Amino acid sequence: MPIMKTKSFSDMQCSIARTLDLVGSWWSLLIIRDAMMGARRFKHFQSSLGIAKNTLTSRLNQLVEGGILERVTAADGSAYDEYQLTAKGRDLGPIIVALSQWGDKWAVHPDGPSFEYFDRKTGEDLSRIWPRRANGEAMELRDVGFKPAGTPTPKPNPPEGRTQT
Amino acid sequence: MPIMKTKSFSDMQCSIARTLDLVGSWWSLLIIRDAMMGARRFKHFQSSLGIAKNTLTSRLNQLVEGGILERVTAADGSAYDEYQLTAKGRDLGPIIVALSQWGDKWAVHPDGPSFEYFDRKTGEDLSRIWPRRANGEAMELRDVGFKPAGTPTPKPNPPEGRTQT
DNA sequence: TTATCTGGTTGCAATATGAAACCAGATACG
DNA sequence: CGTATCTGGTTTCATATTGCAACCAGATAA
Repeated sequence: MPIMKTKSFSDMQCSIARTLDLVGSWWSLLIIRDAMMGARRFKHFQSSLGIAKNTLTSRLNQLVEGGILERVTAADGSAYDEYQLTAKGRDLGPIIVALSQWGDKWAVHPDGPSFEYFDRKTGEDLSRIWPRRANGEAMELRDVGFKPAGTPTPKPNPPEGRTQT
Repeated sequence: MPIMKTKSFSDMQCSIARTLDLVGSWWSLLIIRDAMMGARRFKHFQSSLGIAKNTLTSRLNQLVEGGILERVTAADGSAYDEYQLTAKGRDLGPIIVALSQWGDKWAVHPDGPSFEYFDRKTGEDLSRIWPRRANGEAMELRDVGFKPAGTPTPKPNPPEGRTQT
């Protein structure tokens, strides 16, 4: 038994819970952040994060098992394997950026944010990650509705939402 | 000392770490999800999540301290307080939706997702939460660049990224 | 060939979590 | 009223997770 949490979210049907089951451990998303920023080897993660080595071993194995990372033989000929994001892992990019943007707004460090995002094509800033309609128009949060899967969508365009401002 | 984690992310400068310090505990984001779906009282959270009561007490207090939730006297005249999302908490909506969409794609339950999102104005589905340029155009993930804050933006439009597909 | 680095593993101590029992005030019921 | 139940906790105990430090084998470096 590689990793046995007290209580797992993996049997819940909710996609949020199932996602957190894969990446919701304390260090997981920071490991993924580092991987997105180019970290590939054990020592990179360890020195960047200051995480205990046994915990890092655990988290890396869990992420590999979860299909977020994969172990590959080093490209530079080293005998040590490297950890590489899979397509599944790379697809977490928007979540990483969204977490970062939220922190920039609501939990910023006295010295300001430590890094920024930009568009490699143009060098410009990104817009805020935000729910949008199919046509790309940004939505107001109060317009984002939730419903149990398979149920009919409630009548559109209610005169006024009861959501507080 | 209300809550004392073994190791806190709150002194890190990284906005992702600082965000996770507030909402990265095991149950926090599921509590926030429930709050977004209308849960307001202790018993709602507890029965919906199956979380131990002492842990729920801890998490709720932590979220209140973090400014994500606030305790308000019940609107319906009950003597029991209710927990309500603050503006800061509501602003996590895009992250919740992004986690859910990722799970829908990569970690879906055999019975399918448990709920769906829609636009209250039109009843239509949302598009995928995704990084976009200032003009609203969706980006490819490989075009999302990271750089240390304050440093100059690397030369735009590199002929070909080395990012693997 | 010896010293150091890398990627771990193995205790051990501290902390967090879950389950269940317990409790005081609020509410419901007759 | 007066009792029974509900709500929102707290306390206690057992277990699980995490960090720290020591240790270790194979790879690398000099």
